[in-house]
Amino acid sequence: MDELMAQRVRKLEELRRMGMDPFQITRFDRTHTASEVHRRFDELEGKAVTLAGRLVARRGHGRAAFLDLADHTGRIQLHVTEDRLGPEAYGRLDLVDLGDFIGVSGEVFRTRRGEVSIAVSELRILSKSLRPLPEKFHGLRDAEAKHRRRYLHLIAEPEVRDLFVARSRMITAIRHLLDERGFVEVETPMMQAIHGGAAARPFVTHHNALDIDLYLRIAPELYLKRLIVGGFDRVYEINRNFRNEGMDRDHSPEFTMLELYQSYADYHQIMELTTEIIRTAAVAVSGAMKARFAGHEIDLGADWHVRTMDEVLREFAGVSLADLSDDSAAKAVARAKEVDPDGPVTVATVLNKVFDIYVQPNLVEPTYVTEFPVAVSPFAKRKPDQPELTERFELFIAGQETANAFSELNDPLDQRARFEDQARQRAAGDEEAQPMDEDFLRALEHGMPPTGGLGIGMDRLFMLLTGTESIRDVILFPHMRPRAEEY
RNA sequence: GACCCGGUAGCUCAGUGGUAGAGCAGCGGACUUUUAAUCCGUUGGUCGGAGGUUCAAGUCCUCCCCGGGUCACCA
Repeated sequence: MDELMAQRVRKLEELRRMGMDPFQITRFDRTHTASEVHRRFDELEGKAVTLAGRLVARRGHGRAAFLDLADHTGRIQLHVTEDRLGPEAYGRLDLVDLGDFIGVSGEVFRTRRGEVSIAVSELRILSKSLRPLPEKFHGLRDAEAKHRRRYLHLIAEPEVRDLFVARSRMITAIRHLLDERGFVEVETPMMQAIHGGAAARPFVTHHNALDIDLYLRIAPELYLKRLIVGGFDRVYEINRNFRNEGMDRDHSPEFTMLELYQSYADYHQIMELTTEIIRTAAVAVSGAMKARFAGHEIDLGADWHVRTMDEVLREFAGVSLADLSDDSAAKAVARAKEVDPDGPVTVATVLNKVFDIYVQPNLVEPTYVTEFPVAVSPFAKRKPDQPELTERFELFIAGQETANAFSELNDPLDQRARFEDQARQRAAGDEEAQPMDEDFLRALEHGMPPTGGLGIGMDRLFMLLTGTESIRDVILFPHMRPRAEEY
């Protein structure tokens, strides 16, 4: 390693001696990109173009050579000859290494073998690469290296960059859709004194000036609803949530969430909006209303199913909500279905477990599951005719939970009772039960209009739309345990 | 957290107890239409770390570190 770097440093020093220090260059004006030259060859043939990029391959032939230049759009072949550059400039190519950034000017032509190329008349080294790049043919195979050194992964596999561009396009398309619908994008606290809005353990940090502990948010929900109280009609936020849980193929400690709240809308209207958001996202990603995941190909253009929690429980688990009337009934169900919730055995934990194991994997075509019990829905409004159930849905596609929404509970007295119930579950050992939030209750006490709310995990949605099996592959810099050599 | 698999040259990988290897990259040389260019020569290694067994350890044993997978936990 030291030797390979030392060789390159020597070449850099040689360039500096000749007054051609590549690191002094601040600007280089390009006329075209690599893909433009390919696409518009017919009109560019014989014309002069100027491009810049990274040198990624070299095939020498004595007094001539072929170089491959890669920019953000693709690759283009360069043809350099001693005749055209002159012996001095041609000799200087010895100081250029694979990985260096170069700028070239020359005429567009096509080689005998049909390769669109540039006959280089001028070449400048724009920046030097002091470390060797991964091998050209096999690229970077080591999954650890791909995630730890994403810059190398991106160099070795340009398709990876395309994937992240698609992710960006997806989120932009969702923003446009929501902006068109009168939603206002807002930013609410990432650091919160009380963490609420979801069931998860938080990260804790410390504010020195205030000398208080703060939690990284597990959800923005309770702040976004305060904005509805304050008079915003429709708000959304697309940003990071943090959850201090295990990491695996579909859990990252920080992940990107869309949450939106729409005044005077119920969960049926939110359902329609959800379908629209996901179809819009799909088109932005692939140009088609398609999702693929875990071997499933899903047509998002077909009708989506709507089924109640009770229906799907009966069909796939042979259990009805009536069988889960209280905690002792839940214990019996847990025994009968051989599920073993970690921690306390309650209606909430048994229902979650039975659903996860027996029901969820069967929900392959887009399916809205509605009417969740109050016990698992601390912020959802009750159904007027069945007060033990809520106006809530979750959307499942390819067995993956894709969205969660409800008519928001705006009755402050009921909300206080739900918090108190959560406090009891917390006391019973459920670390993820909601902590009481007096200020949020106070906001509701001032009055919140009827409101529909929605959450969609952006990472998982993107995985679903692209068939990506690991969340680490849709996050540019996934968290990893630091290695000593990185300090 | 448990179990399984992996960690050898810059990169991709061989090497199951007896002198650490190959391809690519690099370096030197030949070559003015190649594209995984070709041909000749050649440099490069704390074999993830620490102990142990053995005359001898990349290889066997123990512990540890890092990653991947499965399960558990979790939206």
